[in-house]
Amino acid sequence: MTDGLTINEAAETTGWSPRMLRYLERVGLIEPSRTDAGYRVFGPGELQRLRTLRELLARFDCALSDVAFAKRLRDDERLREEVDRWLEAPATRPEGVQAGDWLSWEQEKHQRLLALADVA
Amino acid sequence: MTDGLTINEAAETTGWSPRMLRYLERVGLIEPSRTDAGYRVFGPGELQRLRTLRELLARFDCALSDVAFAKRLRDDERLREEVDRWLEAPATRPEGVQAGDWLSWEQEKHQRLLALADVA
DNA sequence: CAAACCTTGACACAATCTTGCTAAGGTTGG
DNA sequence: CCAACCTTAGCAAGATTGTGTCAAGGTTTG
Repeated sequence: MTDGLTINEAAETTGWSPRMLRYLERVGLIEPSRTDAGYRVFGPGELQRLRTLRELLARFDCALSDVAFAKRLRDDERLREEVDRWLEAPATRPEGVQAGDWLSWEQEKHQRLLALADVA
Repeated sequence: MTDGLTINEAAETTGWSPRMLRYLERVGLIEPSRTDAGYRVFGPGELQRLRTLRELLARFDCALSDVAFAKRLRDDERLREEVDRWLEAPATRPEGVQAGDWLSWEQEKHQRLLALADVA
């Protein structure tokens, strides 16, 4: 065997079940290398990542899908921009706007969005 | 009535159901103001946000919980740091590490983590 | 070569997310 | 004052997540 651990050994030292290690790979959170025969090989890096991941999830009480989405955010710049734009929008009370300003307000917003989209 | 729309009117113009508007509030994605009697009031800002949200979810095929987590990431600096740190870790092949380096590598990493934890 | 691994795939199940609907009760406006 | 709203709370059900287990078949190794 090359250098790293097999899936069962990795499961042993990380606390994840073999099943979950395969699942984590499927959802894109890890990417263990393979032997020529297709056996997964877990190097020290992956092992550490796996332990850290457990702690991360526990400590902040978040889901795998959450971390997976964070990864998507990091990898897909377009997505990151759009989500950020949405989140930074005046989360509350644009209540200063009058009924008459309505249409213009919406249009202005539209303009701003287009401008931003243009830059990207 | 103040200025904005009631929940049913907002539902009408945004495409969300009233039920979902309440749900979106519950999961922290919107925060419509209230009348003295407790009725939700949706201003033009919220309405626009709501339309944008539909498009965002559809376009990138992501879930409400995903956007909710993005918000968490934005609001909780600690969480953002930790997730970022995890994601930027050598996602693959630390296969350059020799068997002999193993223990020291792990220990070193451990040291680094402890140091970081200390700072916080 | 046979035991002990590994692979993928499938079925299964609890927990959660998303969504609708209904009930019991306050608010508002004609 | 009554019809038409709004509120919260709850049950319900389909979809997704997280997890186990089992089957059929390749690989490694004593």
